[in-house]
Amino acid sequence: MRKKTRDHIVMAADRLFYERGYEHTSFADIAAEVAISRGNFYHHFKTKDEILEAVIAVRLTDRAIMLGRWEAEVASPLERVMRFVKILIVNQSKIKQHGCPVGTLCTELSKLDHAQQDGANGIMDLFRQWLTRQFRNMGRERDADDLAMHVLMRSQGIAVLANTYRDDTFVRREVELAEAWLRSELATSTTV
Amino acid sequence: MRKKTRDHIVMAADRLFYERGYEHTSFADIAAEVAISRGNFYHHFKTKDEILEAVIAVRLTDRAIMLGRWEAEVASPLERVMRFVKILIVNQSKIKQHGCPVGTLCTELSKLDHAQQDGANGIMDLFRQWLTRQFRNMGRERDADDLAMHVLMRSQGIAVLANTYRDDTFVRREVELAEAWLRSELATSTTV
DNA sequence: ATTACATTAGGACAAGTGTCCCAAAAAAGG
DNA sequence: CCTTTTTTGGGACACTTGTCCTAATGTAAT
Repeated sequence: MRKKTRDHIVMAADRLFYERGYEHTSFADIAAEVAISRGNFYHHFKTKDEILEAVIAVRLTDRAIMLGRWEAEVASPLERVMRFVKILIVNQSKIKQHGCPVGTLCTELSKLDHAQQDGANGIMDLFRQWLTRQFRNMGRERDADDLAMHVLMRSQGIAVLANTYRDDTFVRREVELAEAWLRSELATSTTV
Repeated sequence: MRKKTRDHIVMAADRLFYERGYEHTSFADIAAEVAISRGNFYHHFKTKDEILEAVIAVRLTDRAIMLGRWEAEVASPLERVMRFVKILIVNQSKIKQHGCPVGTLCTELSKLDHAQQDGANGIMDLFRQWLTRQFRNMGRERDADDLAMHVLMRSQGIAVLANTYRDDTFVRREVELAEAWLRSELATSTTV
């Protein structure tokens, strides 16, 4: 049980921050979830900011691992970006309920003017840079970052409306539109 | 001063809910902003939910008036939708700081599982229905709602990333892309 | 076994929350 | 003018918040 309790806390906080939002989650909520006392809690994390910091670090690592795995498993950069867009389908039910874990956290911390804003934005940036790399591999050195931002923009927009309307058909349709856009973009790049 | 105090409260709450978020804004914050006592406050609004309800009502009315004005001022449905997309440019600095007033409220209330979720979603729906009407006027009866949702999705996605990265160039570029997409969509509809 | 350290429980703390009451002041109506 | 109603200020309320302390317990190493 060396570091297990700490990990349990971070895992529970990660889930609760996503489901209820950072501010709306209290020490007591997390402690109850892990079934430990507040004193024990304090031994691992002195402030709420520290927990958020740990949660952000875990999320960053998780996503980096996922993206690394995709890079290993999927050969074509185009297919990799497609895989990214398909998260919206794979995680559809969670996103319908609570939105995008990355986007909603960035939005919330922005309103709170929280010190960990840069940390949360860093997760978004991880995706941005990964996408940029994929587009560079497709020979779009010049506008790789613009294309990456466009893909991000679409996924964030879809996530917000998926959460608002909880409409499966909409999500599927927009994912197909995004894929169609991707293909047509790449078609012009190979002809030029 | 018959209803002036009440209006002041709603106006201040409207701004603070937008800038700091609903939950992160307290009775004291609003009261201090309007420079009244909490007792006076309570006379106008018994619960925090009631203020939110009033704020949502005001926002809904404001947006409805704005959309009505656009319908009166701008003849072409295409130009009207363009006008909608251009909000992102006109309100750019606010959106960079605090995101989309509609989208961020829907997102926050979803996390709080708040009773006024439907109210906030109703503002989004006002835009959706207005956009749908414009596309119908362009002769796209069949997929008018899909196109409306696509426009909404783009503006929400742009707003989230504008808030995250605070990048003017990105916003301008994506607005132009949205306008280009609109034109190309309508070109196919007139040829069919 | 004894020392040293890590972990835990339970509670105390001040500050802030939304809610509510009540009496004074102002306004309105006759 | 006097009465009635609306509006206001000031404070009390029960509760939750994040933070912090201390004492007890477990665990590991010498």
